[in-house]
Amino acid sequence: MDTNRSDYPEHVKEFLSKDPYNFAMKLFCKRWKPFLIKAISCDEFTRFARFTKQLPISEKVLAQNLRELEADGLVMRTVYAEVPPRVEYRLTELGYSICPILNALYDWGREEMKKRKLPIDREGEIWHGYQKRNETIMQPPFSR
Amino acid sequence: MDTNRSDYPEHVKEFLSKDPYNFAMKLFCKRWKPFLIKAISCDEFTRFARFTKQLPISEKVLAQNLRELEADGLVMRTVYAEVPPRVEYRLTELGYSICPILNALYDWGREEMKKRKLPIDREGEIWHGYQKRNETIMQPPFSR
DNA sequence: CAGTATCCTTAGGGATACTG
DNA sequence: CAGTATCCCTAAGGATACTG
Repeated sequence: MDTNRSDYPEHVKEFLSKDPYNFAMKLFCKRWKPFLIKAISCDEFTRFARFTKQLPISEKVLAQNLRELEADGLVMRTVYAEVPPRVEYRLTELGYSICPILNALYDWGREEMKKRKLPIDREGEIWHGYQKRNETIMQPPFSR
Repeated sequence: MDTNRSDYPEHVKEFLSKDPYNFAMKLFCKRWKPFLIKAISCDEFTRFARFTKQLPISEKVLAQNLRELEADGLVMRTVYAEVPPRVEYRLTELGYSICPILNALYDWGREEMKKRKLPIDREGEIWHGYQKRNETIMQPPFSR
């Protein structure tokens, strides 16, 4: 979602800044964020490289999104002083609090896609409990 | 939300096209769409000019958003052959079906904004039943 | 492994003027 | 009233290369 623009006139900025819809959408209604949050919640914690194997996301955009989620208080980042480096991402309490909304979003979207006979990603259905999870990492791995 | 890009590589397009999150977000997680949907649901039906008095939105962007909502099956447009022209916008059944999600989004955002002591728009609170509604059109009118 | 740094493209959206 | 038609600008995000 297009959540931030600086080229609005003042009264629009003020209006939007006081609006809970845009506050909420800014925090988690963005292309990859539902995936990132869901991925963490499914595994309890996860690591940078693991995201890139689960999603066709570039490292730059992944890093950006994780920074934003962290700055907004949805995600915690734990750095271990090891070589090679290890960083774990977990959800905060606030992060967990949006999972019900994300699930509602997913369920609504899935229902409507089924009515329209659109193809639905099977891996996503596994994450959301509509299909049984197997033991491998979610396929397909988007290695590059 | 940034919902549509054509410059993705094929495998990303395919991935996103099968995803219920992005399907749902594309339909209603965009800057003004929650307002538009909520505004219609509060008044049962509404008209073009009324939106522009309730929101600081330009006519071009309003028209665009209404066309999208219509094309996506959330909004119905009824044209009366009168002079001056009269057009009424109503929610479809599908449009009404997302109101609970929008309300959850609003409530979550409002709660978190209150925790962070951020100012919250009073008119929005009226629309959402957190404040009593008065008889005038929602203030302030963003006349231009 | 877990990221930056650079360069580049494009679509969203603002402002304004005009019309049936 | 209910919209188009233009013009313009900016920030999100892709691709690629590089680093502690």
